[in-house]
Amino acid sequence: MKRVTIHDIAKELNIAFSTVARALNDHPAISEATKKAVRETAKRLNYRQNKLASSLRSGHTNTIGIMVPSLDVSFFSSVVHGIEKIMNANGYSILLYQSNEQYKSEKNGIETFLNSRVAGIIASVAKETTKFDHFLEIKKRSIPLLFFDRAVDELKVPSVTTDDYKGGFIATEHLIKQGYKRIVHITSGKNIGIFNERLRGYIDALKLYNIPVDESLILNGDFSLEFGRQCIVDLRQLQIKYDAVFALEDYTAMGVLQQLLTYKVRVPDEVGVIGFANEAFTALVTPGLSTIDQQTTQMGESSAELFLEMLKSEDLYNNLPERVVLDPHLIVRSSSQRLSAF
Amino acid sequence: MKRVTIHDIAKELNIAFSTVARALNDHPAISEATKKAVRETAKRLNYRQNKLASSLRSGHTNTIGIMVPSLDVSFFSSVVHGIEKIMNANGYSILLYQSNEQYKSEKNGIETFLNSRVAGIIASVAKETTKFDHFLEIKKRSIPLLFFDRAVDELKVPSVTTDDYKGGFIATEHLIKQGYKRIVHITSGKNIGIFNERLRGYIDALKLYNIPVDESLILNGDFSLEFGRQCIVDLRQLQIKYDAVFALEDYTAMGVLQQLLTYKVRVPDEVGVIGFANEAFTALVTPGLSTIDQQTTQMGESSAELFLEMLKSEDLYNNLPERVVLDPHLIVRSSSQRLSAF
DNA sequence: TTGAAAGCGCTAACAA
DNA sequence: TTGTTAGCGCTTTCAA
Repeated sequence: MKRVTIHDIAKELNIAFSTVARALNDHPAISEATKKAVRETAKRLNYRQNKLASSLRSGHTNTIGIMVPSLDVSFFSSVVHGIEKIMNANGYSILLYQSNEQYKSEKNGIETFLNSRVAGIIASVAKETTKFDHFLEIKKRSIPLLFFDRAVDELKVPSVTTDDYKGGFIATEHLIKQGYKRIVHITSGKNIGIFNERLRGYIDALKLYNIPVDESLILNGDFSLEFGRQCIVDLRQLQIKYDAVFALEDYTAMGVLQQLLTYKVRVPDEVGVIGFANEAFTALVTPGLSTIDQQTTQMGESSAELFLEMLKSEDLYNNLPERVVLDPHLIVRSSSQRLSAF
Repeated sequence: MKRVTIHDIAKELNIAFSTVARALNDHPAISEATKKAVRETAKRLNYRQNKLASSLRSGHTNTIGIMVPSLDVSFFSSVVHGIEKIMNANGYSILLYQSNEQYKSEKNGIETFLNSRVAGIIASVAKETTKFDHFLEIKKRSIPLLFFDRAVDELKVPSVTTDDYKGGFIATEHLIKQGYKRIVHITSGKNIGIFNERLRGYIDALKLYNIPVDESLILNGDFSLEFGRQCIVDLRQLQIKYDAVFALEDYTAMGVLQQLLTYKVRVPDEVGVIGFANEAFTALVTPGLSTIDQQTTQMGESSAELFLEMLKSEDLYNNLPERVVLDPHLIVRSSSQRLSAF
């Protein structure tokens, strides 16, 4: 199939190729008659605009880059789902990259984005990343950059995040109100402060309710289902007493839950459990896993909308970056709802 | 930040810009000394190749389009995860589109892919799609097209799918071997034959074990958690007796499970349940949901690998399309494992 | 080993 | 309302 260009259409109609271009772009100066003829011929010849040429010449693309750690985490795929939907509806295409939590991969992806002359980049930072030169370069080139969830504060870039402090607070407060006294918190030093915020919320909630902060109840490490199980095993081995666990995210909480069930510990009667993120599975497991909803739909939509504004704005990085902070919602399910509370 | 081009580098070094281009592309005819100088200057000036220009001139991109129904379904996001990983490692970028199960959206996406001059397209067809003109055009343009999971047989295009017939068969056989006699199957006329294959497997398994095929036990409709619940409600209303349900996919099976639990029906003692797809949540719910694993990782990798071959091949659509059919694996969990079987 | 020159398909300024 | 022309940044042929 031979490539059809505007020149072919022009030849067919005996008009200038620039007229064809204008007609196809619905330029106001072109007569309806010409437009009609052009469109018909285009259709007949099966013409397709070459976006490469158009973008090269005009100097802008309608492609945006999205960088996420992994689509295998439903939180991210869900946000990407939302972003794609809206950007798509606004005429943008999505170039997708997964960092798989690696700095190197993230950097490569960003470079490809830049080489592809994307109109902007939306990113959530990899677990491993501690240097931000690649993100800085985006900014230097005045290309819109927006972080969601895992943002880098020091870069002074717009972001859409959850109020993690509040999330940590309300999760802990909920456990306290259910009568739990010795609340374990699993946290991780990794990753851009969001886990620190959740930890801060946990501590402040305890303080507010005059519950002493016991360092032995704060477990610092990784996050994964496996790590959650391990925490429960460790607590037992160390003979540390506790009656609730607030895990930094749902997979870890699920590991906690599973290991507790393995030990025949009654949840929520003996030990209450709450996670963070409202992953799809939390509503489906038994007992249902209490969690903090991060409004992934809202996050995707807000990200896309804020980003659309950025794409329009002129002096992008001159005024202070806009920070959208979404309200976390407490989702109470069986894993933390003591019957005695009624 | 001014855009740096090969001309700037050439000026800086007092050589021809075409020499710079060759040096950057590691052309064998260029001396090491020149290459070194060019690379250094490029780095110093913060040069980035403009892929648009390069692709426009050379006539090929290293971008491929991936079209999926929705990233909110873990099966798809997981396969995309796998494809992206491998294509990425092979120097390809991913343009992503979600059809959200709509024909119109799918068609639009494919058009954008074509306009963007993607090197090839990997797709899984939308629920709603019954006309395939958009896919046909890809083929007409001799652009590599590969289907995964939801393929369109009549288009004679390479595909990577699960052996759905076998999946349906082993799911049903498993239920039979667990002693279930009146096995409901929920199916859907929608979607490219895969559900028909599962249905065929179901029927043949029943026949093999001399269990009469009862039309009243075959429920044809949609697929969703809600629909699964509805089926159980309907069966009760119609007073149809059954002791097991094989649902066409996991969300539907989950709906079945939930509604059975709502009715206080004991699973798996009174009724056994099995789904299809091995969605992430199936391992985490209680009782664990038996299912058929479709090897998403394998599917992603196989798709990417087969696709890489297609990208290299010359006479793409002249020989018969390669069809990779992956073996489904039976995953037995509590929802279909009768204690009495031990 | 390097340079000169053409041109990929389009947009947009200028001219008619 | 339409045509002419230049040129986006690169690849690639031909010549030196």
